[in-house]
Amino acid sequence: MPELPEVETVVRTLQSRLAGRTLLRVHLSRSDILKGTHRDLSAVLIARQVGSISRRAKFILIDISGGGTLAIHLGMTGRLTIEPATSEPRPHTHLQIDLSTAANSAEQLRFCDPRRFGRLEWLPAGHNDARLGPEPLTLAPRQFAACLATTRRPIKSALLDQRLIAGLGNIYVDESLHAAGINPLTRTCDLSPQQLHRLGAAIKRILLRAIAAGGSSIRDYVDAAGVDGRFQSRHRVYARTGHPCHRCHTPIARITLAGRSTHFCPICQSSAPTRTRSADS
DNA sequence: GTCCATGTTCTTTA
DNA sequence: CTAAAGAACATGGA
Repeated sequence: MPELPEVETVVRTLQSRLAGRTLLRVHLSRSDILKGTHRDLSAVLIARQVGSISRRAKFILIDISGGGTLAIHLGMTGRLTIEPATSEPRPHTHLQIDLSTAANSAEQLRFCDPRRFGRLEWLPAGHNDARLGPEPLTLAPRQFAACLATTRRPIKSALLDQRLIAGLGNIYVDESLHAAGINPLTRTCDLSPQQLHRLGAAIKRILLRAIAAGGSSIRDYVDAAGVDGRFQSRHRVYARTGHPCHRCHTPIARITLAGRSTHFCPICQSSAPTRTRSADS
């Protein structure tokens, strides 16, 4: 579910509902979703106050008073929501945190994740993940080209690599490549400066539009208030195999690339991928 | 029963 | 060293 626009939407909808509140009780029913060396969430969270909430790549970062950050990755099916404490938690709710009452009724911060690809981690103050590449939304065009310049991999594969650029996933890579008219199989190092410029601009444009629409809800994704995104109806290639391209009406094709289903228009994105796998062996 | 799924990480292979 | 391919993780829906 969660790529950069979905995570950003969760962060924004969490801000007004969670910031400033005190954490009263922590119930982690599955400790195997807890990553890292710090094994006792209660010890660092209880009676602490929530500071600011932010995003880095696909991680939700919840700052806690007194230092330290709770980092949450939603994996494929994770939901991080604020719900009435009296409501029945949905199945596969692994974390419940009681919040100080905000005028109305008692509420909980809940993390639910059926597939359990999501992770929680306690990060002591000052921690940052050096493996993550730069944020696509705050990247000058020249820097965008620079962080991809070194690789010969297909552009789709490079854009999915969080070490090169952080926050894109399968939906927004496919959508961005279509918007830029670039074939996903094209070797990154074969892209012209013009193509790279177009791609960088397309990525920003699409991410911003998706954020404005509250992200894409394919199956599980909801914001912190439980509300679906609306960007899925504006996808031009993702999950539109066989449907007409919005620009040229050619049926959208689907291949497997980098282990992921990859959707593109064979006409609008026909930039010949000069990949001769067997020619050099 | 089959295939597929918004993600990451590890192993194997070249 | 790069990198591609596959598997693994786990659950549910079509």
